[in-house]
Amino acid sequence: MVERSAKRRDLTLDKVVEAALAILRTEDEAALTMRRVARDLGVTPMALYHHLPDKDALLNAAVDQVFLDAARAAAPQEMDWRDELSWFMSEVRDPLVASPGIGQVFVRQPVLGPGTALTTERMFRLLRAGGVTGDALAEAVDSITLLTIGSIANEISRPAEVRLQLPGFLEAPEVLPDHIDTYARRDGRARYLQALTWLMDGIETKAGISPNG
Amino acid sequence: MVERSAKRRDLTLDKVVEAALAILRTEDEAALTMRRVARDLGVTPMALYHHLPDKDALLNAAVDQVFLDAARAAAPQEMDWRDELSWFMSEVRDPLVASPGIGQVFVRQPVLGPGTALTTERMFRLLRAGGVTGDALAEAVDSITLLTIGSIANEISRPAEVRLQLPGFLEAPEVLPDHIDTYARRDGRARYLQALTWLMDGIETKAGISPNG
DNA sequence: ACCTGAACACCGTTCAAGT
DNA sequence: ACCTGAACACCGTTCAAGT
Repeated sequence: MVERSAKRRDLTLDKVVEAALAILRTEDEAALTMRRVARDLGVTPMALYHHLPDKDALLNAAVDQVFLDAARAAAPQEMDWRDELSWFMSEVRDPLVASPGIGQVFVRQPVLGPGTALTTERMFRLLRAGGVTGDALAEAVDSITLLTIGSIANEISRPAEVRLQLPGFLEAPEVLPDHIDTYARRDGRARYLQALTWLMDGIETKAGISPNG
Repeated sequence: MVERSAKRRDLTLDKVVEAALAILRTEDEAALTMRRVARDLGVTPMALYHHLPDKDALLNAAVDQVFLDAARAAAPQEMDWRDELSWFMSEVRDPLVASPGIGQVFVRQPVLGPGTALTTERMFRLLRAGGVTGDALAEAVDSITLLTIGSIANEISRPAEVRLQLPGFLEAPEVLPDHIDTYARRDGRARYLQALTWLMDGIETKAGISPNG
């Protein structure tokens, strides 16, 4: 990570973004400071500002890159559109959960660029291929987006121990204690895919489209 | 807000939490600093640490209070369980969206206390009353929780202008441009309730419970 | 026990200066 | 044009001291 470049004209936007990603992939968002990125690149903090307007722009560029990689992934085989949607959404969600720093940024601030644009376009294409049309198409993509953001936020910030403590705060618990183990069990990816399945079942039923579009 | 208390033994945990909430209700999360809370209370920053271990604890207490208010709200009239669930989840979601500072904290860090515990318990009771049983009960509550977190995160951090810019990043857009107006339209609450309806439709269908359980 | 004051180890970013 | 160095206006929190 620590490259002693330091010569003039050696620094590029790509290098700065890569250095930021390297930090976010292994450490907390708090570890990503402009001073730290500069140090890893062997440069003064202010050198970064010649390639980027501010820290937000750096975070945006780094996280969008992760979306671009996911959005370009090719499906491993021929699939039913519902299966392909589940596969694709995992492809998007997994890297954000695997690198907490990246997920933290995504949850906190808007990410706008080729990566998020292509990801959105691909979600639209998959659902349209499934027979979702009209306003329901944009609304379905919106629903899936909300669920995905929530799943990432929840998995990153809420370890199982948090939920396990919930019953202790209740004066007259009735239902929670019996179900807290199931509720707190950490299985974020499976839970997300199940919720996605339920959501798609609801969309198919009410939008009046035939299963297997 | 600026009360010149400053006398000894005047400061209490409740006052500190109230001062924090007052800031979060009208300003960004960034506005909530320990120094600012202390200033609003007419006290030294270090005085706060005699009532709280650290800033996270203060944020947790403040946001949990918002959940407690929502969890204690009484339904305005007799309702179908599905309608009551929609009403209750709005009761939870709306204050977090209306006060960006509060929503920002909730999305970023776990909130644990009487408020979140009672909110969760009440979600369990409503779904059980609807006939959802076994593991599906905890899984359904989990799904709704994810959707709710995502809806709050999305509404707080992503204004409509962000989505409207997406097509501009595509080299060969096919579907997005035709649907971007619908996709970007700001109608967060209705979108959330629709996604919740779709989710519940899917849960009812696949969990094999009768409508109006 | 409760609060103050000074200090530590940080931040992002502006500004003026170097080459 | 590209980078450095010093400085500004902040942070959360520790530590020692007052009453």
